[in-house]
Amino acid sequence: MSRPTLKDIAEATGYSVSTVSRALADSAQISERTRHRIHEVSRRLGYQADPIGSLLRTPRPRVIGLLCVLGQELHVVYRDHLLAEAESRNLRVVTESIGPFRTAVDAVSNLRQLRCQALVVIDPATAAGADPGLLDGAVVIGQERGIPGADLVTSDNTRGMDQLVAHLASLGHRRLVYVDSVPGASAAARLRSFTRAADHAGISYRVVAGGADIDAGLAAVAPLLGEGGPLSPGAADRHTGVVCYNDQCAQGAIIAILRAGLRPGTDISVAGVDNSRLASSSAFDLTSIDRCPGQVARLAVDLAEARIESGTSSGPLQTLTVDTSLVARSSTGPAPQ
Amino acid sequence: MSRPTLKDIAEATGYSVSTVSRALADSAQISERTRHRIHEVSRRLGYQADPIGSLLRTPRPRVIGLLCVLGQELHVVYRDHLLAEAESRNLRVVTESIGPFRTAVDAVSNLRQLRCQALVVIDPATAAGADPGLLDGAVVIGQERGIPGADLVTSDNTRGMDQLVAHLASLGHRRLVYVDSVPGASAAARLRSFTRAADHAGISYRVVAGGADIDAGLAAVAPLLGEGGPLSPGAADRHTGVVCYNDQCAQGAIIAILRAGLRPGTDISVAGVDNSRLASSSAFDLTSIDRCPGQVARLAVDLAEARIESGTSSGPLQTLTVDTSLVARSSTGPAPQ
DNA sequence: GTGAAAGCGCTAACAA
DNA sequence: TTGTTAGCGCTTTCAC
Repeated sequence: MSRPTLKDIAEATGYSVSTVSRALADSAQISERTRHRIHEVSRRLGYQADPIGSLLRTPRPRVIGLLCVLGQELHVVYRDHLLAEAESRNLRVVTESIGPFRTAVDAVSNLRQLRCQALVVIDPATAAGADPGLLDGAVVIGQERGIPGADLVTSDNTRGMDQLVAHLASLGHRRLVYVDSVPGASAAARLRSFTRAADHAGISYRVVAGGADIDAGLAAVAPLLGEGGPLSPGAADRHTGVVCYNDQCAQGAIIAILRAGLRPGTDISVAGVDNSRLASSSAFDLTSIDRCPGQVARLAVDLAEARIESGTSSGPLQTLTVDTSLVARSSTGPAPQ
Repeated sequence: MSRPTLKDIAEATGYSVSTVSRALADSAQISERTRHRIHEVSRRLGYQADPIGSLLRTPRPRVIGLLCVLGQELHVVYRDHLLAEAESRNLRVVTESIGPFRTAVDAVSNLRQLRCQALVVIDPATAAGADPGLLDGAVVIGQERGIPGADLVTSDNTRGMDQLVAHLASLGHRRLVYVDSVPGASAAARLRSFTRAADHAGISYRVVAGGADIDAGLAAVAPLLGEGGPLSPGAADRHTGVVCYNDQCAQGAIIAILRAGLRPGTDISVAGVDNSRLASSSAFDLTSIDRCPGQVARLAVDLAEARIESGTSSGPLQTLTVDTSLVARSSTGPAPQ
């Protein structure tokens, strides 16, 4: 036989289909005995509810749509956590990824079609250009409020940056370079946290334009390493550390430093943000700021669930904040004399 | 109003629901006029078939399940292509990703639950340990036949490796190091292609144990760079190039070379396999072998579609092969004297 | 060519 | 506490 249905269980137990349905949903109005018996038979037959059937019937099914960019490692990490968290609360997640063959508009329309009652969007910069209103009522992860009509779960860089700057200061660094990203809410927020922390710690710094990928980091740092550049060992105002917008940018910085014949962590310290997989590789062993994706995911599911239960569009917009924290590795070390 | 249904179109046109359904499915038994009229109204109302409804009713819905590891960049690339290809043939794809919170068994059971009529598995090494028989009747991408009961779409490394070795030979390289991966079908196949090509070109080589990630590449190559090592410039039997199992491994090799104070592409040439995103970054600019994921995806969808149409389990197992090809970049250059 | 009706697997309003 | 009935949106007989 193919997969057993409610009907099969009903026949096996002698109860009606609806009773079986209620029993398996742990409805309060079913007697303990029946409930037990039905559960048992269901287990014995290997019953698994067919989501298609219930989706079709349920007015507000517990389905969260996730819009992300699977090409970005951090998004995949968030997704893993989101799925685990959602599953533990009996919520489904359906994922759409923006990519070379999929626009944000297509993705969202697909999600709506699949009856998603709430929408979680990771880092909507990619999607923002599209339709204003496209992401209304969504739960946004990862930025300052870029989407006016959406809830927000954001990382507060303050704590992580404070820890990072304190860490560098305690290692004797007095002058740092900050590699910024392209203009945007996210870049502005991180830069602000950095300058605040540096000012506070009495560290002087220099901000240079960079970007969010490895090439940008390379291009930003390479010129600073040349004769007389602020990162060159012989410079009068020698800067001994580089803090980057994110890990990928920091990887570019490390490559630049290596190419210049210098040693990251010894001649120049480098740090990033995101605590990505490559950061923990021994090849880079990059000091980074962790954004606690597990916690972020949990809060995002909280908000999404609330929206599902309250009928998606109502209620005042919320902003939840998750603290970041430093993960120190060997890419940062004592400042050279 | 919420999304229009067949019923809405039926009422708007005066036809019955069944006629509308048939017309939109371009059934032959509907008159040209009606068909046109119904299509037009449907467009005007912005009708989109609800997949849940049709899924529920259709005995063998055109749904492909995809099992992959979204944490791996190449898998995401394959997935993008698979989705595009499937969509163009009116096939749905539902993705499950093996990850920290999801085992292969769970993933497959989820896919079956969603009525997938065919299963595409990318690089099943991760899933293989599970159940023998779990992946019976699947279409496997990317290895030698690891799964006995499955169709296979594989990359033939021959052409790419031949091109790579010829490329290196023409640059004057006579002795190469090959960094192998952990034992397995995939590693064996690539090594074989390499040795064949090298033997053929009269290139001598040395094989060292490595792995599939950046740390493995670093760990494998670093020791060879020391005083008297085969990659050190002063060695009597100096090896001037490194061919790696994949791009990530090659990145580790490049880091090792940079750390040793040497220049990739000048002092030592490095090449990888996969033509990943990082390979094309200016930071690595890595010569690599492209596996034509678009073409692989197309063939995989071909096989999956055939399985759907023929009732999933019948027919002899097929193996389709896609040629690889060289992408030369600056990580390979003339052999030093 | 078209319509009426049944039913995919499930849930929920209403009865009992 | 349980059963009956209706119906989610769709496809597919079976009639006409």
